[in-house]
Order: sequence, then structure tokens, then C-alpha cells
Amino acid sequence: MVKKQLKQDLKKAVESLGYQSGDIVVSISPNVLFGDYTANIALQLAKQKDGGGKQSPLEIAKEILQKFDHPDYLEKAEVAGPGFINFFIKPEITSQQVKEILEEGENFGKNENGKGKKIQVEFISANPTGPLTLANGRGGALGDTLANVLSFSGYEVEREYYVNDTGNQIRLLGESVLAAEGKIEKKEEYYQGEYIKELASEFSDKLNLEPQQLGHLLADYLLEKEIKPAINRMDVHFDQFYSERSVYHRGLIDQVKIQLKARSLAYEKDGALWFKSSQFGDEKDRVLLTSEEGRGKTEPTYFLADIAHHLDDLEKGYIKRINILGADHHDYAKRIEWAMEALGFKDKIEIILMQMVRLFKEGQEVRMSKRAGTFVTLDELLDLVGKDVARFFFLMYSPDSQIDFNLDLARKQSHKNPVFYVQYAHARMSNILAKAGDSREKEEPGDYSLLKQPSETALISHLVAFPDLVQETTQSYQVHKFTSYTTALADFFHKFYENCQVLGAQPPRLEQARLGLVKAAKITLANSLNLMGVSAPERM
RNA sequence: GCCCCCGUAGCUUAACGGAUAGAGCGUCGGUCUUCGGAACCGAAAGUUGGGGGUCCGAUUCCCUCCGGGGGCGCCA
Repeated sequence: MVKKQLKQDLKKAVESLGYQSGDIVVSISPNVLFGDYTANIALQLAKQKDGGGKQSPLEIAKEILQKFDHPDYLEKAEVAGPGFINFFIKPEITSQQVKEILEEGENFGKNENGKGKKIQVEFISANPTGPLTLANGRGGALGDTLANVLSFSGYEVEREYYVNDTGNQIRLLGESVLAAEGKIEKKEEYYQGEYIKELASEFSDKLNLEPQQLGHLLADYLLEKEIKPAINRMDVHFDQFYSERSVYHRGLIDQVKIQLKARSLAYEKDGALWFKSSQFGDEKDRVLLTSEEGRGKTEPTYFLADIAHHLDDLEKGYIKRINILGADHHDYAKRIEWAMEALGFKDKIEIILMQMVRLFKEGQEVRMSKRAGTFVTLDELLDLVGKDVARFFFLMYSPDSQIDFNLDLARKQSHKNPVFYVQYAHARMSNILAKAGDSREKEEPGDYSLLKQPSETALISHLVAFPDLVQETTQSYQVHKFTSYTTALADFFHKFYENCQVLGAQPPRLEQARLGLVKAAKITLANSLNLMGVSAPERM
């Protein structure tokens, strides 16, 4: 690819001047006036220079350009603005890249940065105490897409759903069902909602069980009958459902206690076992094992079980464990990081916090709460707008941004959702190729150097940027950029479509070249939609 | 009180510390003899919440104030 070559040549020029090149950034110019690619290296170098004979960025840029003997792909290069170097690529060189995309096909955009490395992504991990909510849908779209991207970059990815299938909330679930049947007294904190009543009738012959036991049955049932089907509808894939109960059964709790005590990071006080999180910056130490006095019984906290779970996973040799959590867990996120640091896995944990999804109806916020039974389920959303819109919608926002969701509006506006704009482009591409396919034989090979129209080269430049986006996302985890990438791709394509007739273009070598470009665009768009888990329809 | 995220056009939002802050929806005005009008072209619309600071350069980093959301359990 041209950009790679350009980067190399630039690096050579910079180094021959005696500068430390570091990592040179060559990016697509934000404006056609600034050429095809732009480099801010001179600005960077000016900053690095310490005092003394300080040179201005403009001088450095000129200096670099002089060393840059004009390679054959370059039309011209110039210094602009405060010290940018703008590169104008010969259009026929740009267009040659279409061939490279076509050769790579389904593999276009892949890289091998993660080759031989195992990485784990944990996401959703909603308690099995009710149906999945919109927030879980967001986590699902984010996590699944990130896993796809990492896998595209060569990593061996494991997708994990941690199932909190034991503990307080499970007992509460059992009690909620018992209370719904009048077996025990109702309490404020019990789960509400229709599904509780349905569970009660489904499990009518099990209501003599202890709440915790019943809760286990209910949790298993909800996981299988509610959660997994919703996950499937979202086209989200998991490699493993990691059961919290199994942490106990396998004796992992004791191992953690031993390890933490051996490092003098756990101690007993007031009958409880504590983790010295204050040593890592926490405002106070945290309980690992509850006390008789405090809690009425001695049992591991969720925190302790989760440490055991993390440890178990990390010992499998993942270079990183990415965990996507709701922002309401932000202080917990710190805590688990400290715990893993304590156990020798510093920097192996990456936590992505996503802000809440709030629901609005008729201008009023509806508080979503599983307890109160006032939530909108992921299934309801999928009924309304379908998987593609749901996934694209959740992916559009940066995880840092809170989503205010208006269900009525979503329904009304779903037909003008950006996802259709993007999918329509794909359908158009497919249509052109289908027509070309049955109307004529391939009599002449395409001459890509004929693709010189601005709308053609702009489209090509955008296609060529796809592998970069994949690589960047592998580092930054900012999967929402794929939505804007595909929207822009659709945009470039529609403009090309308006400006350049494909079928019947003269000479035939041009028609073939344009068909090649359409095909390359289709490959790129399909590949990026695949990463997002959004379908790329042949027709709509 | 402490901690985290956010504040950008009427609405929803984007922008490795870079050039003229980019889109979608909505509004207004255009474009149909060939490949799908779910499209394209154009216009109006921004003091990037306020104020300081660092920098050649700040939507981005730092401080402060204001506003919104979330979290501060021997719950999970």
C-alpha cells in the first residue's frame, strides 16, 4: 500500500537528517486541498527539540522535504500551515491499490499483530435473575465487536460470560418467587415483574425447596431460557459461560486466601478477613470473608470469588483480560485491578467502563430496575427494531457517553437509522455486480489507472484506510469508530455512484476497472459490517 | 463530603494535542432519458457550559466554578 511506502520513505528522510524518528504518523488528509496524506512529523520534532538552537516546524519540514527525493508514486509534496507536510499521490498509483484489495478479498484488513497471543474478553455477565436489559445489549454489542476485531488481528480470543449464579441475589430470587406464591412474606427488596410470576408457575412443584436451592434452579433456567436466546438473537457469541458456583466447587477460594496471606495482603480483624486494598490507594480495606458478627455467617464475598475467578483465568496465560463493565462498577473496577496487581498480574487487566443506558418514554425517564420490574428487555428492543439496528445503535456511541434511549422514537425513526444508509450502499454494490455478472463476459481486464475522478480516488483512499482502523482499534478498543467508518464509506460510495456510471462506461477497460472498485468497496464494507455483527444484505 | 463519566448546531453525536470543529436527524431550496431516489447537490444553523493556565497550536491536557448522570455495603 502507498501509505506504508510513504511512511518508510519519510522515516528514511527524517533519520538521514539525524532526528530520532520515533513513530511517524501519516494520516489521511482532512481536506482535498491538503493532498492525500499528511504528516505532522515536523511539528512533533520541533516540540522534542530542547531549547538552544530551536528550529521552527516550518524549517524542519522544509529540511525533510529536501531530503525526500521524489519517488515515482508522488505527484508533489508541500509544506503547509504551521508545518504539516502534505503528500499528493498520483491518482493512477492510488487506483492501483484496488487490485490489492481484490487480491486479499475476505482477508482485507486483517493483520497478524496478535499472532500466537491469547486474549480474553469478558462482557455482559448479567446476573441470571431476570431477562437481559438494554444495558446488557450495549455490553453485548461492544464486547462481541471488540472480540471480533481482536480476532481479525490474529489474537486467539476467548469470550467469556461470568455467571453470578450463587450468592445473595440468587437467594433473593428464590425468595421472590416464594413470596409471589404467598409461601413467605413479601419484602421490598424482592424482584418484581411478570417473569417472577411465570417462574412461580413453571416451578410450582419446587416451591418446597430452600430459597438458595430454588434460586440455583431458577438461575440455571433463566440463563438457558431467557439470557442465551436473547444473546443468540443479538448474534453474540460466547466461548464460555463461567459459573461463579464452580469457583466454590473447585476450591479456588482457598487458593486465593493462601496466596494473599503469603504476600501479607490479607489479614483478620473483627472476625472477618480483609484485603489490604488501602495499600494500593483504596480509601479503606475490603472484606474478603464475612464475619459472624457482621453478617451473621462466615462466607466469601462476591469480591473474593471474583478474585478467584480472575486468577483462574489469568493463569491460563492470557496476555490481557478485557472486562466490559457498567459505569456503576467503577470503584469495583479499581478494586479488582488492585487485587490482581497484588497477585502478580499487574497490567493484565483492562476494564472498559460503559456509561448507563437510560430509558425515556413520552419525555419522562423510566427508571430501569430489575428489582422493580420496570425495565425494557433486550428482547423487546429486538422485536421492535431487529438485530442490525440494535447492534449499530449501541455501537454508535463512545462507551463514555451515556445513552438516553427513547423507545417510541426508536421505532418511529428506525427506517432512517444510519445503518440502513450503510446497508443500502452494500445492496447497491451487490446489484451492480449482479447485473454486470449476467450481462456480459469479462472480455477485457480492467485498467485501474483510469480511475482518476476525485470521487473514485476519494473512495479508494477510504477503503485503503480500513486495515489501519483495525490495527488502531486493536490498541484503543474504540469500536464505535467502525460505525463512522462505514457511514463514511457508504457516503463516498454513493457519491461515486452519482458521478461515475459503472455499467456501460467507455472504454470497456474503464468499465472493468470501475466494477473492480465496486467489488473492492463491497469487500471492505462487508468486512467492516461483519466485525460489527451487522449483516451486509445483497438487497433490501 | 469523596470518586468516575459527560456538557460541542434545534435534537442525537464525531474529532492520535493540529490546518476551515465533521456527520446524521430536523428545517429551507434544488437534482429523475442509462447501474435501486432508502440516493445526490446546496443553504441556514457552533463563542465546543463559564473563567483561568500549559503549549508554536487546546473540543482534547491541568486548575476552578456551574450543570447532568452514576458510585461510595461484612450487596452483587
